[in-house]
Amino acid sequence: MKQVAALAGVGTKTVSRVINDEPNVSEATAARVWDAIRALDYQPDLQAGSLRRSDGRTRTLGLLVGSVDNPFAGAIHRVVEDLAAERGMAVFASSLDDDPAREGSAVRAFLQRRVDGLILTTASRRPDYLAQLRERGIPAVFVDREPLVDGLDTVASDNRAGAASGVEHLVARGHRRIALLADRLDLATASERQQGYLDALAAAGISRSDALMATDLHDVDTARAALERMLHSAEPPTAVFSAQNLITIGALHALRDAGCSHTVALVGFDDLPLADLLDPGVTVVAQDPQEIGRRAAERLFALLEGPDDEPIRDVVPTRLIPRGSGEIAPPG
Amino acid sequence: MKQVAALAGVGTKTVSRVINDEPNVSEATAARVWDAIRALDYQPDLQAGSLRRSDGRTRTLGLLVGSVDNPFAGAIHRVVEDLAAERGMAVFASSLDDDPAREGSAVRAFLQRRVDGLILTTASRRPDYLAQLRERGIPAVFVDREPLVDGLDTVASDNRAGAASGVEHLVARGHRRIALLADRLDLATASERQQGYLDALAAAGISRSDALMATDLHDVDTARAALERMLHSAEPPTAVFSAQNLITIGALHALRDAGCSHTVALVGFDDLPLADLLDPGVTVVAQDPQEIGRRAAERLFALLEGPDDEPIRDVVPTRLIPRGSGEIAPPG
DNA sequence: ATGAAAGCGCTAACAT
DNA sequence: ATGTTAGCGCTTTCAT
Repeated sequence: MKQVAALAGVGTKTVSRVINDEPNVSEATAARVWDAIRALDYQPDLQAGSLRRSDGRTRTLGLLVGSVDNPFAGAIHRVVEDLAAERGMAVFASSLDDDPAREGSAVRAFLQRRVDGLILTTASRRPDYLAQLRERGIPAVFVDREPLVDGLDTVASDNRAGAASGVEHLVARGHRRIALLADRLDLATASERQQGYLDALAAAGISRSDALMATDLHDVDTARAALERMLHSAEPPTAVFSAQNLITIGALHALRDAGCSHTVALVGFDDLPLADLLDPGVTVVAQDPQEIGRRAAERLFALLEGPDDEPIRDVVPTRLIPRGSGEIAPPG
Repeated sequence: MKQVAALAGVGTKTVSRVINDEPNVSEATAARVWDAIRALDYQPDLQAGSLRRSDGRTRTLGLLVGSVDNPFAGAIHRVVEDLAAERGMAVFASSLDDDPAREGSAVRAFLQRRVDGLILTTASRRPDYLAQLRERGIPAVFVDREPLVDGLDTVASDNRAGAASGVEHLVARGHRRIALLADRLDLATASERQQGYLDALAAAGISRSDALMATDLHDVDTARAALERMLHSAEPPTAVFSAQNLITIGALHALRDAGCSHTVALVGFDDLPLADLLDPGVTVVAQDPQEIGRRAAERLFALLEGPDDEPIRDVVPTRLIPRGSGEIAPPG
């Protein structure tokens, strides 16, 4: 910056004024400064600026998602990136892997880099960094999973009602032996979706059966193995509700390998790419990751601007998309 | 930091020494400093440090991909993130959208934040920011697409040979009317894959037909429409080679809608999630995004450490995965 | 083994 | 309309 000032024959503060287009610079000097900037390929150091700037903003934001290579997370990330870019903000992205330790170190890494705000998916239900965020006045919006702490801003799917709607869909076709394949129940989403499953069973007067509930599944292979076991049991399910996208993929493999794709019904929570091209098409309870990302980002920007009004708890509805697999009737 | 120093009854430099575990601090003082750090929830400001640090490192890196919600990009991103985290580096991720303007502003945003290094997918074949990177000594590794500039470090799939192998696979089944569905030819990957297609036709003594080549496709819908037109033409293809993942999805839709999934062969470049669960399974020329990401990241770290040796041009082989769609024989 | 002073690139506050 | 001085939170250099 000093070089630019020297070349333009002005003081550094004037350069600063030009860059941030503050008032009180004559057009002529501004032009000379811009010339110097171009001549030297000068690019201001945003970090150095934020060090002294009164608001301390770094124009940077941290995004923590399940995994950056999960399609649900990718969709959220993309929306957040676009909205951030409109405001000149860059985004740090990290993967959580549903590991509280990893979650902690990712948040720490964000804070050490002085992000202005955070959009976080959590594994821990009572994250230990909340006090620190509050102290430092760093706004955070929680997405996808709602921590068990009051007063937080959250945006998430209506997991319980969505799951219930998926199971009701199967009940309406006459199914009574409906399996549940779910993730680790310590995760908010998994337990809420299990609740929805139980709600729908109860509403239909179907008693729950532990043999039909496989939980603590966490990837394609464990889900596949769990459903395989059930299908080969004495009383196999006539329908399956899988409560997460990777688990649905595992279920699809198990059904196909057992030759049951057209006889055992399947509804999955969260949409999959290509789900409509499979045979049968995969009926899903679709979330709207773009909408979740959009609302979370806009809420975060509002928190960055304005005064701290009431925290929001934004529930994004899900949508059941019938494509074939969920409309298979029970045998007999 | 001053507060920590005060609380521990030491100078700020000693705190600095403790944090960066530099030598010449007695165990006793170190312990006192750590206590103070914990008591105050102190987290050092990495940016402020880098401002003064001799190497100027921010422990930050910029990653530019096609789009963060594309599975190929997601896989690269994930590997890069993991390797970066091992070294205490955080990653800024941006989407390119194959738009040179967006590419430019993303790189500018990275530079203004003083990233230590870059991993870039480009849309422009001669990026205009290269001189600036060189001047500032910021190492960059180009992934997926190779710019038309010498002396750059690149890691990419063997697009030409990979595409040729996919087309040869169809030729070997007896196909002679093989369609090409490709992306914008100004993108390195698209033109290289087209070359591979042409190589394979030439090797088989098949003359090229413009009616069977659709290029400048850029998303699912344009690809689908292009193939639909071909399928309804006087001399429809008996096989299709689609040169990119989104285009393959479009092709799958067109084939299914026309009822040709089991009669017209298809080989796609780049793998798709669930490709193995479709009927028929989608034969693909699979890339290895994890390996591409790994090599790019490791190259970048080497550049950050070591002296500037020769640039590398790393070609990652592709692998043909037969799953059914590519093994359909021509009629008659 | 420790600390004081200077300075990284920038902006705030106050001159002029 | 412009420049000067101080200082953001840290690390360097150089004393002690």
